[in-house]
Amino acid sequence: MKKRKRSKKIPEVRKIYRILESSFGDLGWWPGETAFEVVVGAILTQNTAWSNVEKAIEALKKNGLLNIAAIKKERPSRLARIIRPSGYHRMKAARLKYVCRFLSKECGGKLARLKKQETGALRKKLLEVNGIGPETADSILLYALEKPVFVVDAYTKRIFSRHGLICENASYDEVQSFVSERFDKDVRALNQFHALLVEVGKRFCKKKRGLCGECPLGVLLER
DNA sequence: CACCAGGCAAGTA
DNA sequence: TACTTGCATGGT
Repeated sequence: MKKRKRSKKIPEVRKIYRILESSFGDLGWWPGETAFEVVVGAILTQNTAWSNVEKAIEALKKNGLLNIAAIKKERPSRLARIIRPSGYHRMKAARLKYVCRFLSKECGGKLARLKKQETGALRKKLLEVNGIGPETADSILLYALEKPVFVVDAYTKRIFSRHGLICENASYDEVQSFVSERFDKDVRALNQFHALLVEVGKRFCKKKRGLCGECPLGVLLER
């Protein structure tokens, strides 16, 4: 009696990925011309629509502030005013400064050098920075530093719990482990997967009501 | 008008 | 450990 019981079965997680991939195709996620721009976006998009983040990043560019040295030097109130469209602007201005200080200290502002660090150790350091929580840390690791990490967000939790794969009050780390153990450690696929989950979540898995007949996953019931 | 967005930190019990 | 609250703008 071997314990091979479900060896042929495709794990639900991969199945979800395939369905989403075939419905939405390649989303080419996280627009950003440089790794640093991705880091900035990761901070600015906290609990904020990406369309608002774009305005803030454009404003930073226009003012020559999309680099570490300039952000460190800029007056907090002016930095906040420039990123205002992204919401929580006073807080995020401070967070940008914390991140820049960290980057200077950790790698002299050279993100290519940061990439060489071991993922687990780096994640721990990122989490020590005020303003960087688990999702922001993982977004930076995956999208800016190209580390094979699965990023969990509110949609991910909602989708997996409504499909009965995790319990709805699972912690960040629990959700991440669940998926990581059932999915490829591949940067491109992980990038796509998070993007796909957000995309399908935006369309069919809102907070209050979830139903939409057109959802490719088909199972996003009303609660 | 209500509700939401690619969260996090700090405070309280 | 497990809640609660403040942070803020722009879109539907």
